[in-house]
Amino acid sequence: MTDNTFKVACSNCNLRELCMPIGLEIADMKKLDEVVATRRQVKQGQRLFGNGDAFTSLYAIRTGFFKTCISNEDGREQVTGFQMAGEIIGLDGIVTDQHSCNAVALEDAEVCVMPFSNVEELSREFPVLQRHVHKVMSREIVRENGMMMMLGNMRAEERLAAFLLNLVQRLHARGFSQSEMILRMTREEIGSYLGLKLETISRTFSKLSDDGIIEVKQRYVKILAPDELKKIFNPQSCQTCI
Amino acid sequence: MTDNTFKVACSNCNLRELCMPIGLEIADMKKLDEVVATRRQVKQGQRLFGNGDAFTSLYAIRTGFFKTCISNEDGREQVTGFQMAGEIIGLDGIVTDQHSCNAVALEDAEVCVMPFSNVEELSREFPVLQRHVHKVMSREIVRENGMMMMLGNMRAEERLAAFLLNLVQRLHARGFSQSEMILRMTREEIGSYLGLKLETISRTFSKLSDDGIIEVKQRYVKILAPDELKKIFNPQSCQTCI
DNA sequence: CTAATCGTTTGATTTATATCAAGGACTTTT
DNA sequence: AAAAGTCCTTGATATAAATCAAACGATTAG
Repeated sequence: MTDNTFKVACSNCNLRELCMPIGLEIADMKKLDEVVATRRQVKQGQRLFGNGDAFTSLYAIRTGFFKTCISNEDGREQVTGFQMAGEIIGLDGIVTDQHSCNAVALEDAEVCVMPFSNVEELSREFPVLQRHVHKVMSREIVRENGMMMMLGNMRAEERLAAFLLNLVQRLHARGFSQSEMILRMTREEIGSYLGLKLETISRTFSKLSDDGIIEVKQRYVKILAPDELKKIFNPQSCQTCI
Repeated sequence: MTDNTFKVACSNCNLRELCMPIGLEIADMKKLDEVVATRRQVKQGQRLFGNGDAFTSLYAIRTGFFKTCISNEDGREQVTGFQMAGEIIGLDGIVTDQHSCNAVALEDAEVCVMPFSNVEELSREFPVLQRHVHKVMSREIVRENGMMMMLGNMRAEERLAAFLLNLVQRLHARGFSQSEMILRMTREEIGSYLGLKLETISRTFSKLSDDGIIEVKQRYVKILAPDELKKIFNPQSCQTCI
């Protein structure tokens, strides 16, 4: 623990704008450092937690990239999300005190372990943290509402367009390019997330590439015509089109 | 307000086991009555709240039946849930202080209005309420994870079987039959929720009926062979099958 | 350096569900 | 009681995506 004392401090973490409430006083920030107990490394392919595991903590991703997925009794798997630095995972465990999904690192990762008892205790003391926790959970609910719209109503091309736009936007918010990215997941994982088969993902990538909208080379994707992509996702909302 | 004072009290509401934390002291229960400000009637077809409305309150359903839905810019609608007595709606509004979905009464309804500031204030005072709020939100996240599995991986018959089993189970928990029910929603609304067209819902009802698994007469549905229905939803988990 | 493995692409074919269309059943209005 | 409207059912056909199959490319192991 001693050698972690310096490292495990939200107050001097460069991701605090993503994980933590904004506009905190320095003094309050120092007190909120207590929310994080330790850090934990997760190697690529390893689970941070799995279905059935006792729920004790939420996790804030410091580095790396995760997928969360659930699997049926008959083996079918559904990826329910992809998470990157600054995002919180583990919320599924609160309701039953057991996790109901698996969180798997898609690249070597480090997370801040936030024992949920700490979160709740500090939330009672700091209304701004309380509100923040509520917003994080509400955001996840709204995201999943949007996924239901995707899965229930959209065609393959629309789903993939939405997926790429969302991913690049989140990466851009973290200081990366707004047009280029390296995918951390396989075609099969994208397909699972979008309710499609890997062949359909591959074909749809090829189609978007043939249309000159994106450039794809394996895991590398460059968005050449962002407005075209937005038009596919949502014909109405594109400003640059007639 | 005066004539509401008696009525608006969780401590003598017969739904409190559904809405409220369990195992409360009488004294605490009385204090938690403050979470509900007023009640509100919603006529069939009316909105309790809509996309873009300012978020102020959560709502606990006292009587009646709701759907929540989101709609695309290009008019496509996705039903994101059906809610009945004792369930909480409005959580989508927390993250942006605006609602992102519409909540529509499918039959005349009454809700308890819980200003979110009251919820947060009392949550800081009563850890048991705080935990309860967290569980309600987590439950919604887990439910939507399950919906993603349905929409991404399951066939029409499996989706409808899961839908019927879920509905009858929730009704049974409220003291209704565990085999019969009157649907409050149209085929089109079921279809929207399950990512299918109304004709497919109708055909699948007919198929299940022909197979002797359910009896359907318009909105009336009786489950004749619950184990068969479970087997369709999930072949592995059915205990009574080989 | 070669073999093996894993992930990806592409083609041919199948299939589940959507779409189009018509009629039927129940409910509400006149 | 007739008319109109809504919701539901069923049939015929179309279609998007799944499935089956093969080959290719990139990475890892021997």
